[in-house]
Amino acid sequence: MAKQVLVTAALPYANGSIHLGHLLEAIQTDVYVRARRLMGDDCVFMWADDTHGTPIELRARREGITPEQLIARAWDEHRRDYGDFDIGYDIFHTTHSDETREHAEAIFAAMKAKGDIVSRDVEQLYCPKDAMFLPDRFVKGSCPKCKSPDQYGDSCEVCGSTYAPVELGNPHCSICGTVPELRRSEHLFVPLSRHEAVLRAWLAAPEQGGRTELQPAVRNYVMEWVEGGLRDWDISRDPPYFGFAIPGHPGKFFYVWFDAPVGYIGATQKWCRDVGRDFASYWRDPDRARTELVHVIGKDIVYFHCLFWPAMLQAAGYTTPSRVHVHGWLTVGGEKMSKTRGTFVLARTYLDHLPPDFLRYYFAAKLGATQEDIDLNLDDFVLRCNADLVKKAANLASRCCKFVASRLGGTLGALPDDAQTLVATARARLAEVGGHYLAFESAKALRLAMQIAEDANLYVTEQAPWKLGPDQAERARAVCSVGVWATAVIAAILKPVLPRWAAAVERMLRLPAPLDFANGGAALPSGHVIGDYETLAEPIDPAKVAAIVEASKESTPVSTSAPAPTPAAPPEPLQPETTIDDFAKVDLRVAKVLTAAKVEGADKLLCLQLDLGPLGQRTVFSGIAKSYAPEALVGKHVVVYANLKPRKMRFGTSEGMILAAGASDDAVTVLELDGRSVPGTRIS
RNA sequence: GGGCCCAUAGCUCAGUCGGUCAGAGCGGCCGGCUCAUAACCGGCUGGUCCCUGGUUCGAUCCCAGGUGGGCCUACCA
Repeated sequence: MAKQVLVTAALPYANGSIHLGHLLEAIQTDVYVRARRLMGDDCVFMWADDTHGTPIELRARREGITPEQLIARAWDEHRRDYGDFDIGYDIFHTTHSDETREHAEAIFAAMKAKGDIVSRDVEQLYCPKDAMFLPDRFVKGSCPKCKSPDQYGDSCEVCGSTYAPVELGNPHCSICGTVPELRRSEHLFVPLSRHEAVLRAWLAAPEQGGRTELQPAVRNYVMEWVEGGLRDWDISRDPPYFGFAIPGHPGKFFYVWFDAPVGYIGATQKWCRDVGRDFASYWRDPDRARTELVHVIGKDIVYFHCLFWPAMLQAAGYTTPSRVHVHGWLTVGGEKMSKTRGTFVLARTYLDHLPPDFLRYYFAAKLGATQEDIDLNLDDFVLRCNADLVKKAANLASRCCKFVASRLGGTLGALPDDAQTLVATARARLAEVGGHYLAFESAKALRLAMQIAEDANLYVTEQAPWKLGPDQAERARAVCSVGVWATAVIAAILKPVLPRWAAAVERMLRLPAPLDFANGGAALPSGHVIGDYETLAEPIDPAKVAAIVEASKESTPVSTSAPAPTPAAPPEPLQPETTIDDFAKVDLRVAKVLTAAKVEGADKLLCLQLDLGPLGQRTVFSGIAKSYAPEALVGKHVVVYANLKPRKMRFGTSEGMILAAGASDDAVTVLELDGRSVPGTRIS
């Protein structure tokens, strides 16, 4: 009896584009869902955009469009990006929908009826100019502890301390700069402590009778909060706020985190209506008699999914999650994704250069069940994909299928006796993969596939069918049939990760039925005729990866990826001490880059036309061509040494010098001022 | 400030309830082969298992402290 399984991935926020970090989760979830389907489970993937909240409101305002227009644009883009990565969701809905509203209101009403909603006044910073209460992130000021200026309202990025926005020194609205005032407002709260018993039961470890699958680290983490005492959760916001109005509370809106997870429910509701499935059996099954509910999330939102969410669902009589699977973050080159380094790669940018399969494989080959961060090492990415997929697996298929086609009439034979060990081992491995996928251990599953490829390649090489004479054609046929058979087994294992690959193998081997884990190990009948070889994967050209990085750079240092940290060059000794008078001789000015162009015949030089405001324009040559594309400099406000004696160069006269820092020619950073600076202004 | 997680060969990772546990794949080097997508096969190379103490007959694995990285710290999404 197939289980009814509902899987979700976190809802991407409609405020931005899909990037590689989103894809890590999407791919992990998709692989899980596809694997469960291959195991015969009735598994659906319910998904949506998360659309509400202050950032959406403000972004739309800034762009001069309505929030609805903004989220519609994101919705199209998100679905296209995920679709092109072969993410096989059943529905990609939106939290800004009647279905989500319906259930958010239902949950709220149920909680209110049980006394789970209370109200009280809150004092918050309010910007009179923008006419809105300011979320923590929208207030800036100096840190109350270390006095660092320009810190957000919740925590200091310099000293790490946390505090309330009202504690900030010299606070100002980060949108318009106005000094905010303190205002009172009524807010609605969920007293979470009322749900402590329910949460403890939901969080209980299996050995204590718990029935929620959580990674031990996650369980412990959440339990800390429970032990520390559950506080009330503020679920209302004041306008202007893009979201759902709270029924019975005029002028109040649901906090985005109240309705965001309800988007899982809304999506299911919509899908059930569209395809005629029974909604209640999914979400109105508090005992989970019929449904398994699995959420895949990043480690940043554990709090919402393992505390508020089960409490809400339980209180309102909905199905509670049977499993919350938490993954780590994606890093690129061992560091957080960075726009300047070009490692903040959008899904679309990747797709412009490479097929989705490689990224799907690489992520799946590194993902296990822990919350460790996953690193996308670009060199390793190329090496790993090429070695595993191309050299090992695709080549096995290629050499065997082509041999059978070109010399043996395309007809397979029976698997020979001397391959029985190999066959038995491969079947045992295939029998393991379902369990690995079910445990989110795709790395282990894929390793098994590669081991089969290694064994099969070795077997074929040792038996060397190409050395056999015409009288031994049947032996050659038998040997190659092992390779062809292994190709099918491998494709079955790869199928959740590389559906295109599996489909190609099914076609070219003319398999009688789509591959799955149960039938993948079956031998093809002797006499079975296979089709023409289809190319399963082409090697990645490292230049493509470099192009992705290049295209992802916002302010374009041209240098290659991770700018090889030059092994500790000896520090440059300080110059002799000077007085401020010496400094005064150096006249530094703000300059705006009007044009920039490579200099013909020079490797390192760019010719810049600078605007010094009232001081007119200057032509300056700068040796930064290896670090900056010319077009990346245009419009920037830079620092120019303006009273430097003009210098005749082979390519023209340079009337000044741009200030920049860098250990080598290809790792230069130009000093840059932000747009508020005025060209021509003296820098002191 | 508090808490949690991680740290093993050049790279990506396994592993040890403490006792041949120092491993795999990739890379590199050497050799073989030629059916195959310069692919495939073999051999070799390669690590103070982050550091310092402690417990123990014995620690990479347990404990304490430290260093480095990641995350959380509840009205940020």
